[in-house]
Amino acid sequence: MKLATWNVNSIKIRAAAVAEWLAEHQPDVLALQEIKCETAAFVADTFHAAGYAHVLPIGQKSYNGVAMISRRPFETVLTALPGDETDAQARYAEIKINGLHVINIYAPNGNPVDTEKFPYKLGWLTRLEARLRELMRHNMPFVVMGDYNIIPTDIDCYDPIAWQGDALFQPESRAAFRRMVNLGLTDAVRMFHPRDELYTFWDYQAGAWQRNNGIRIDHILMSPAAADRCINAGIDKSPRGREQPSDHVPVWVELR
DNA sequence: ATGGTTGCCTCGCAA
Repeated sequence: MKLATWNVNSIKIRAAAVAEWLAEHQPDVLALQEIKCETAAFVADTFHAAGYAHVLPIGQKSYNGVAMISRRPFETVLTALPGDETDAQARYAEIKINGLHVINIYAPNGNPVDTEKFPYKLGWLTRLEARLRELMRHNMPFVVMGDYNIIPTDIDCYDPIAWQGDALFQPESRAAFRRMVNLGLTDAVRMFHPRDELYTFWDYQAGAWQRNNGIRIDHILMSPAAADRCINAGIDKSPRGREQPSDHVPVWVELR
């Protein structure tokens, strides 16, 4: 079973690129972030044609938005992150397929750190941790994949000094990531590439891609039972070099 | 280098 995640930065602009990637890599489930459209505006036809009959878009106007694309049917478990009924931002989807909970997240960016955006980010991550705790407590196997907007360690960015002061690099953000890992979760990519210089995002500005000035902020965390089934994981950086790319690239994991 | 680029569909915001 192959699972993948990709922040596409607008599905309207990137639908053809996503369909192309699906045809090349044939994941069972693809989790998208930043679809940047309302739920009803999500055009599923392109994915149906590519062999993905089952989609779950969770959108809002202009910003954010996540979607699940699957070859096979799934059960929808949650369409919002629990813990705050007033939070209307489309950042969370949880489905169940073959007994496995597959969670799609678009964590808040949190910049600038001296605004209300940063505490919103930290609060959102605390709510995510609570949900994962709940799944652990019930011994439910799960995978959490998406844009965490967190650079977990110094080796996950090209230039740590340049990221000082950024919400993605703050000690509180990293601590939130560590708390989730410390529940007993495994970082799928680091399982197979423990010290490699690997990135999932390169800014559109200042020739970041050409200079490989990237950061690793898209992650796949696995519960113990899911990690036991994990046979490979990686990052496909090739889409970043194509025409009109997203600033993020796909991350994938294979479970037996 | 307080710059630079992309996508939203605004007369800037978010990333």
